[in-house]
Amino acid sequence: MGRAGRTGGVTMHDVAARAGVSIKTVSNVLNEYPYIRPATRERVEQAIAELGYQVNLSARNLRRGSTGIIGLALPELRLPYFAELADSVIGAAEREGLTVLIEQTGAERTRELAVLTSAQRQLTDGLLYSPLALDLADLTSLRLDFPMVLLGERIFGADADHVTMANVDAARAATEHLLARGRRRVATVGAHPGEASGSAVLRLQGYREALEAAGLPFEPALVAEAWFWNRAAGAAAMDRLLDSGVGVDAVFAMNDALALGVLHALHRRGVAVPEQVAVIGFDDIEEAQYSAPTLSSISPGRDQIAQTAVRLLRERIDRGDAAGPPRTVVAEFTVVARESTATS
Amino acid sequence: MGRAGRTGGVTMHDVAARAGVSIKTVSNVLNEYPYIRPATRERVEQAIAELGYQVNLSARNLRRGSTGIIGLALPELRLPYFAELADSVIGAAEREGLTVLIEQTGAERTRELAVLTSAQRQLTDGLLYSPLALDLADLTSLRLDFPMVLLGERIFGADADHVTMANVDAARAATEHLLARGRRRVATVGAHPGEASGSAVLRLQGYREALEAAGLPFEPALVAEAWFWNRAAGAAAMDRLLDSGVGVDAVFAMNDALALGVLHALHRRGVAVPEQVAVIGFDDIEEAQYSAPTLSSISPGRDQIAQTAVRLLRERIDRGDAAGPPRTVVAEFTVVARESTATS
DNA sequence: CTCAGATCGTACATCGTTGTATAGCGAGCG
DNA sequence: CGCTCGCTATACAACGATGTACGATCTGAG
Repeated sequence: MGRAGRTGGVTMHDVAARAGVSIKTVSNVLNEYPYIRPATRERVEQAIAELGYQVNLSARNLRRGSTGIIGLALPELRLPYFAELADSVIGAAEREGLTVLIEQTGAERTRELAVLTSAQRQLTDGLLYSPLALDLADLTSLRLDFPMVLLGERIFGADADHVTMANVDAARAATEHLLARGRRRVATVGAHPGEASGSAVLRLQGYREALEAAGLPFEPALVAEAWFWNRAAGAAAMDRLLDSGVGVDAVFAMNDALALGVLHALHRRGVAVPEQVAVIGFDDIEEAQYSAPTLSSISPGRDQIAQTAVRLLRERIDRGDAAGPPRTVVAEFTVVARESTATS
Repeated sequence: MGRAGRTGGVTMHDVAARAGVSIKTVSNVLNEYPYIRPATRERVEQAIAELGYQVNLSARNLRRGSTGIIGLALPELRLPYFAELADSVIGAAEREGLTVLIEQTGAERTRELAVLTSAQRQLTDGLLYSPLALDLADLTSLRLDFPMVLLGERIFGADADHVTMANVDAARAATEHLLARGRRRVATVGAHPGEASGSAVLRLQGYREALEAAGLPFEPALVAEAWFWNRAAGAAAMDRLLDSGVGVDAVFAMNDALALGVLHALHRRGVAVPEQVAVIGFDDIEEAQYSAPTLSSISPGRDQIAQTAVRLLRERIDRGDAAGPPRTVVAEFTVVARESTATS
């Protein structure tokens, strides 16, 4: 095994010897202990510079009992939404002096559970957790004793902080955005029939509410299921909708990847967007600005979510109370109108 | 500060006490030391299960002098190519029993340098490093003493292992793909004029070679510069090309993000792809399969690159020779033809 | 001039694990 | 029957940093 803590293997002892002080004084300099004579500090700092010394983080972590690392568990970086979320989280964590360790769960139940109990977890002061397959029951049965902040809409009511968004409202706003443009045959793509919780359920509800408010009937034939929210599933779902012969003049896709798949299917079949079918997505990933046509979407305020989540987690870590009453923060969303729902 | 190593704070001592053995025996069980009586092993394992014990990784890391973590330094997860690369690397590392710590450099020189010397580095057994801004000189002047594997085409000839691809050949193949379809006014997008090394230089060279081999002149007016290889820059570059009035019937974009920007600009201006302008990209990100039209591209074999890079790094770590002669692996590429370069 | 209180620095124990050295014990062999 | 050897388990000392407790100095007031 390679030696970590390399940097030439210089330890505090070496620095102390060179500066003519005890190792604790070196430690004190590094930790900004106030009572050090400027001259002493000077000498120590010089010795540190000359030797190129760096603290051994493993030793510090062991002694301190914390690592300055937080975990981020998400399904797959391959999915643009999560890549962008990870990007934002890493940025936010950096600003707080924290490092992020990403763990991919592949949205598989067993791996989502494994993240919570793995030895890895143990190298980390807390966890930002974005499950897609777990239930509330899974979580409560585990009696977790580390700081955790939940992300997303899969689990509500758990005994942990939660950063989420107004899913129902946002889905309703997206659907209303289509209705306001005169569309009356609005389909939705991404439903998870039979599921009791999660984004799909909430967004479907928002969709229904919008229809209802507009006095339109809810037609099951206009609801296309798609278990994986990726481009391929979106395209397949749109194909099914078109093949079914049910009339469609607009689509609310439950995320942007699905929406891009929908656009793809429509394009392949020569259906004009937005003239024949308008499309709106959800997440406002960067790609939405560059698709053809550009994709209208719901912007969840990703940076705000990341920043809030990191802040909540850090507070819990600093306060040292993994328990404590759970807090929920609902992030703001905005509807971003682009070509795929243009009027004219 | 929160206590890591939580898991109830159970230590080997507790397990040892419960099993009626010494702590070293517990350690031996955990580390698969061969000489343990089955009955003893049994008791220890039971005690571990009952107490829910997990090794304290900080302590283990300190004692072992290695962490089982490798760093992955890349520009931004926001860029789909790097998100997909990170995904592949995490997967490959997992299969090798390693964990990945991602660090974002934003392609900024100072941050790329910081990664090499930061205390963070120190928590890691080795580094997969994908610089965009650094020079070979920067790297050699640092005299790094940890295992490192370079990714990408920015730096060649450094004293470290390197996984790269046949950039010139691949760019040439991409251009020839366009020429083979009868295009004669082939532009390229993404050039970095004045730069001496890096992907842009190599890919431009491949482009030139293809033109030359086809007996076509190299026209500077057909070379569009784009420093950042993202969608916005691709769109802007395409706009400049169209505005310039120089005739264009095909575009070789130096990566897919640029190509998607190019498609976007063409769509916005009503130019038909591939009828009027054919477009090919580079990287074969997932999005290329779902754009409208779908995007032809060069597939660099991302999984193979990730797997090879992790393997090389792991070998270095295991052998403990950070120095040792540098090895270079050139990954295979393939041309993936899709709608954006279809004939008819 | 003495002594309390503020500054500055040090010795030692400790975080939880693993490497090294070694002790006990039985079996096999001459 | 005694000795060697292979297995099993242990005690002890690290790994490199930091918290605690306590000396050593210096200052200024009485």
